[in-house]
Amino acid sequence: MELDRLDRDIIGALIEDARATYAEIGQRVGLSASAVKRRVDRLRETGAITGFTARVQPAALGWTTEAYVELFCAGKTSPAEIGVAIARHPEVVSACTITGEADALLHIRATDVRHVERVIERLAAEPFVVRTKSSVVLSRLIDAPPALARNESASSA
Amino acid sequence: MELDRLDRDIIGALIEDARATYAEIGQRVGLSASAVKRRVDRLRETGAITGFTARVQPAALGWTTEAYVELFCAGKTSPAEIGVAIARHPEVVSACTITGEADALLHIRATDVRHVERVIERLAAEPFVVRTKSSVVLSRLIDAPPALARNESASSA
DNA sequence: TATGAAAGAACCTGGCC
DNA sequence: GGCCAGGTTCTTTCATA
Repeated sequence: MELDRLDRDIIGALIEDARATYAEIGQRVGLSASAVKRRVDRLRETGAITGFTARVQPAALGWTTEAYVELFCAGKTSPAEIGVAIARHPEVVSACTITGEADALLHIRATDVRHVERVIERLAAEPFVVRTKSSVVLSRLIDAPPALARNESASSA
Repeated sequence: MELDRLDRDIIGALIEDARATYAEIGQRVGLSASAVKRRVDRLRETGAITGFTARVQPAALGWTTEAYVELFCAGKTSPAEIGVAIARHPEVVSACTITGEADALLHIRATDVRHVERVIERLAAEPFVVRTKSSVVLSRLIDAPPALARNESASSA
């Protein structure tokens, strides 16, 4: 589906503040409130916008430690198999298969370093996992609210 | 600051749907709409909730490729220095310093593999960057809306 | 200190042009 | 896409425990 300038601007506004009123968004992009609502409804129907979520300071909820874990898997392990298995570990907040030596890269959040250790042990115990290699996060530099609205500036750079 | 059961439930509801009405949230957590609003206001003031954002399908906006880039930096490069420098690259959606061989791990989103290549070149051109090592994402397995509401289940595992 | 109820203002939503 | 009207939600105030 095709997104025009207005759609991108509306998405940008909603990424910045998902609870902004249609009138506020409309003022910003140059549209009436009802026109904005119609577009937002359409963007949700087509799947461009998948939902709205609160941005939370993980530390405030007790998740003070994060780590990245590389998974080295047995010969013919499928991505689907990995996905199903790691979905059972609630500490895994993000995961993907990647090119390079490792097969998958996992991002985990835990309450402390000991907790990280337990999670890695649990992951390593998965039958298809041959080896893991992990890095604990020292300090977070960037955690962007997906700034996907600056498509032009990015591709013209 | 201290968060009780109700605060966690409210945050959980807002993570699932940031545009839920206070009445809806109240029904779910067992509180009146006005009580929910007061708590949400307080959670925002104290910084537990940092904002509300739209969840977007990056591909719908043209960001079809993502990669992770490890940065190996010159002797005494400070995290702050790295942070300032990479913030100038809009394709970097997340970044942190880490333990292990590399100094920093960056998550980047781009329009295609060629774009990834250009971003890596630009990053490698930063004066403090000695070497980079990158992995292109093959398939995303998990991209959790920070499921930070299941604190108990996680720490009791 | 925190809650529920209530009222006016603001906002959403759908129909119509 | 804009305008409008009826219904809903927000926000503040007040009384209460």
